[in-house]
Amino acid sequence: MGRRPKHSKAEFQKIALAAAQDIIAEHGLHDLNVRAVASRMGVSVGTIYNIFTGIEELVALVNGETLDALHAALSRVPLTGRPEADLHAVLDRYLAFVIERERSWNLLFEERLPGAKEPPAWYFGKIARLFALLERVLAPLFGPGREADLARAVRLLWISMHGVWSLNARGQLAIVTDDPLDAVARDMVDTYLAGLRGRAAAV
Amino acid sequence: MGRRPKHSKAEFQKIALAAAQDIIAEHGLHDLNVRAVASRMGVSVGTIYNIFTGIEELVALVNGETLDALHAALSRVPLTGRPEADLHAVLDRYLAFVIERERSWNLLFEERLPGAKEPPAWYFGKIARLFALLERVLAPLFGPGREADLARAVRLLWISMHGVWSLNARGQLAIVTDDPLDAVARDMVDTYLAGLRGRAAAV
DNA sequence: CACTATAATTGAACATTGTTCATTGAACGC
DNA sequence: GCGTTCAATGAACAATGTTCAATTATAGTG
Repeated sequence: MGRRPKHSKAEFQKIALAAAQDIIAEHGLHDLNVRAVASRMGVSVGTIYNIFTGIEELVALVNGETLDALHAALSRVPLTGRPEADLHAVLDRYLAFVIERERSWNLLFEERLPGAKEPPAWYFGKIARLFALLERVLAPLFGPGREADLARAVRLLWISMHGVWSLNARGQLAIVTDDPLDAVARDMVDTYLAGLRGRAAAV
Repeated sequence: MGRRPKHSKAEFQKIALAAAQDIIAEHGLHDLNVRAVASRMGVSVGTIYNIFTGIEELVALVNGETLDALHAALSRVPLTGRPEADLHAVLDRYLAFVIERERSWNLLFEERLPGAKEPPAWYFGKIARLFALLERVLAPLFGPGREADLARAVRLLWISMHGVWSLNARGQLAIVTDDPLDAVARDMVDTYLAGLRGRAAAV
């Protein structure tokens, strides 16, 4: 047989992931690129392409960790069963997370390459887990047999918040409003909750 | 004195703008770059930098035209004074616009360069004009003396819709929901309207 | 131990962007 | 004509992602 790899592919990916996180923490998203990661790992650029199909895959892994960390943070929020209170509590934790890990959070909203490929399947799973968490919070607003409405409502909320995050990530939130990030987010959640109540009552 | 320019700067910018629009229409956003624009104009890349400070400025001009066209389209919607009906009518026109001019519309949500500079002042003006239009639609929901609430409500709506557009622009809307663009947009507007009614009633 | 086959690793090179700037040459005043 | 000026040029640079022939370290073999 041939030359043995120093590390398995999975080990190497972990090392690369750590290197990427370090770069983001120390220098920001701007300096996250193939050469920087390779150099910090002490390997050549070619090795990165031995481990990953391309930079997108590494970015996806970093984003995966971010989604995991978010899910973990939100999971720790104690729920009372009252949707309004719970959603506000979750939002507060959410906001703290976004502010605390601003850089890696914003990586979620960066498009690194023009040829946008679909993220890997496990990526959807992590997002689905966040949806599930929100569904648990909002479930009391929806009676049994209305799971489809619940699912749609959660996704609407997610999309709205995506608007907030993505504008904020590009520093464009200030173009639209003078309110700070947290005020906008809270306002949005409040309007949204009022809307759910209203539409639920109407149905 | 010295050599006379063939076209004034403003004329040149118009020509460049037309070239950019042609490229977008024929080949898509992906192929919009300095060399393509220069080549289509029959000038060298250097000339582009004589006219613009960089590609961002040209992109901003294209986006300016898009915002103008959107405003013109929405202005043509006849208003009845009933916020729900009017907002739905505006949304329909909005959706038609987004679908019809998909490519240039999506340029609004592309970040071309890492060093994100603030857009020029006139850009804000065009967005403000759209806000004003929406404020006119929603004004009846807010009594006099509640202009601040009205302004904030319009901006919330805008940010929510931004979430829809920006996910859609990156082909990521399907990751979040199975519903098509127009269904999501309509659903969002409905929830939002219900929320406004609810919060207005509460205040 | 020497040798070879094998496969991981390398890094120079390519492609594609945006951007700069010394050079060129056309048009104007004299 | 002629020199001056300055728009126009395009080669060159920088920074990315990506490829792949060459290298090299290791495992197996005699």
